[in-house]
Amino acid sequence: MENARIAEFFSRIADILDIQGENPFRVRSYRNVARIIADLSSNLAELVKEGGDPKQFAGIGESSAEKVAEIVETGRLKFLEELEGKIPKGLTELLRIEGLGPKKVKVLYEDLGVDSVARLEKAARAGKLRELAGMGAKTEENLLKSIEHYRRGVGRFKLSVGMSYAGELVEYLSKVKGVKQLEPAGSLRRRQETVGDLDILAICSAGCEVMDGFVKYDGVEEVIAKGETKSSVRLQGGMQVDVRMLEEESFGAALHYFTGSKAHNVAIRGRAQQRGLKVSEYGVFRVKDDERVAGKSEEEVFGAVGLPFIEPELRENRGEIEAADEGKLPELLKLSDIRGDLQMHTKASDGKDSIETMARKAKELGYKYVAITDHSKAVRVAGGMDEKELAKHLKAIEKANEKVEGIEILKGVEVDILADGSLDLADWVLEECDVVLASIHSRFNMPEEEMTERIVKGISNLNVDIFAHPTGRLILERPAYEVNLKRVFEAAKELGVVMEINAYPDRLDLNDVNARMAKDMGLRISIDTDAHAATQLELMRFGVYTARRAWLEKADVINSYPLKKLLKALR
DNA sequence: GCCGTTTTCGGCCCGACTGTTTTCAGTCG
Repeated sequence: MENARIAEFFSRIADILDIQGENPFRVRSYRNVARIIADLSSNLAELVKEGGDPKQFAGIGESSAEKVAEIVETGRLKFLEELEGKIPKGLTELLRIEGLGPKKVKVLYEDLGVDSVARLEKAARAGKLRELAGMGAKTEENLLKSIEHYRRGVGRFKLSVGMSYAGELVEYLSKVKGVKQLEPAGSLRRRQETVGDLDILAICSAGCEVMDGFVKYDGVEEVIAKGETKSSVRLQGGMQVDVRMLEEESFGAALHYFTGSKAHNVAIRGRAQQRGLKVSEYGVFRVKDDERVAGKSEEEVFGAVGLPFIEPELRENRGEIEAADEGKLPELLKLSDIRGDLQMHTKASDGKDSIETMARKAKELGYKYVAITDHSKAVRVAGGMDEKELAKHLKAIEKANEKVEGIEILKGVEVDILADGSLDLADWVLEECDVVLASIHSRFNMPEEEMTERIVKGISNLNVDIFAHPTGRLILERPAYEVNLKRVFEAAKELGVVMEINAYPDRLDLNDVNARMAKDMGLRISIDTDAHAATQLELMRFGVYTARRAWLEKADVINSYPLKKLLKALR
């Protein structure tokens, strides 16, 4: 069972208890457990089956450990089923509506019988909500807007999309009177694979008009809030943006605070508390006399709680604070460490550019080598090649390699693993290649067991060097296929097969959590763009972001190696 | 519900903005 599915049980408990008005700390505790489980870099169900104890993870106690055991064993949880019997099903869905929290949901249900989004809309349109304590006409209006937003299903955006929105907005705001410095924070700065909204920090001089300028931005569809130091808008397309104005002396504290994650911040604050300190977005203060001890830079803030600087990509409370405390933070991979790209396509299959164009662009990026890896015949829509065509193509690669100076062009292929686990091309032609990537492009919806067998069989072919986009997911579009990754990793470790982080922004596959599990199991990683045009070679940075979120260092990533060492790392 | 170089009980992160109030509760991040 996936960690996400186990986590879901705890989230649902938290939602229901929240609406029932249960002790907020108990509710938080359940939410905390859900998050911890979802973030684990190993499979919890397997760990439990092997006799492991969930209590080893801080935040999971006796009660939750028992619940995990029941879920793993039976696939159900009595406690949750009892809770669900007490309130209508639609009630927890109401919590997803912006502006509605547990207190209002409870009142709406008890006083008006509202138990679904549809009924909420009806009640709001009929002007019934204003009869309730603490609600008025404005509340009705706002909730109707929120319902519309919710129905449109606009929630999260790919990181690449968020970065382009942020870039344009920063460009615009930098021209507003009095704006001295702008810094996007939030999940964007942590390079999370999707972002829900944008947080932009602004340092201003006196008489700054940043808030007025912001709400007048061309792309603004709706102003949600406008204050002196904080405003929120929704852009056309649905993305919410918050801008905060702050003083230079609290910039570091604010940057840290608004970069999050929330879980990281809570942990840092707890740590501060033990030291008699209080952390807010304005700085770090001594509790006894309110004396400010840090705030100008993030280094200062971390220093005040006895820690070295922690890179934004690590701030998920997934062990980074403990590692920092023990001086064991990883030295994260940098984009400038990358010396080559091992997956790209040319006109020979579904790419737009020639071998030579791809190689020259790679050279421009400072790379020492690339692998040309077009599709095999099973991927018909992409113009995949059969053995004869590939053999000819490999000759063309050799020629290009002679022609383009200063970069090594490796002969490669991305060969399909067919439904029965065999490879789409015969061994004789695979043996001619320097780099063979194996991957899956068909029959995604197999049962887990079958898919796992298929993959293990596929990568067992001695010609396979790298398993490409290992889970097949497309962010926000298509879920990963069912596969027991742990078993795939164990087999790959045994066989010496490298796992890929596909850097294409729609894929980022492996993701951060899985890549970290691969590292922990002793596997090595190749970060490849999967470029289908020369300009897409620049997408490497997204793969590096994911690698950094997975705690990867230079030694973990084979395409940071010099050519000779790389060739040794391949089979 | 979780946790413990003050603790097995009594705490648990902190502040801005809104809408409804007339001093504040609810929500959000």
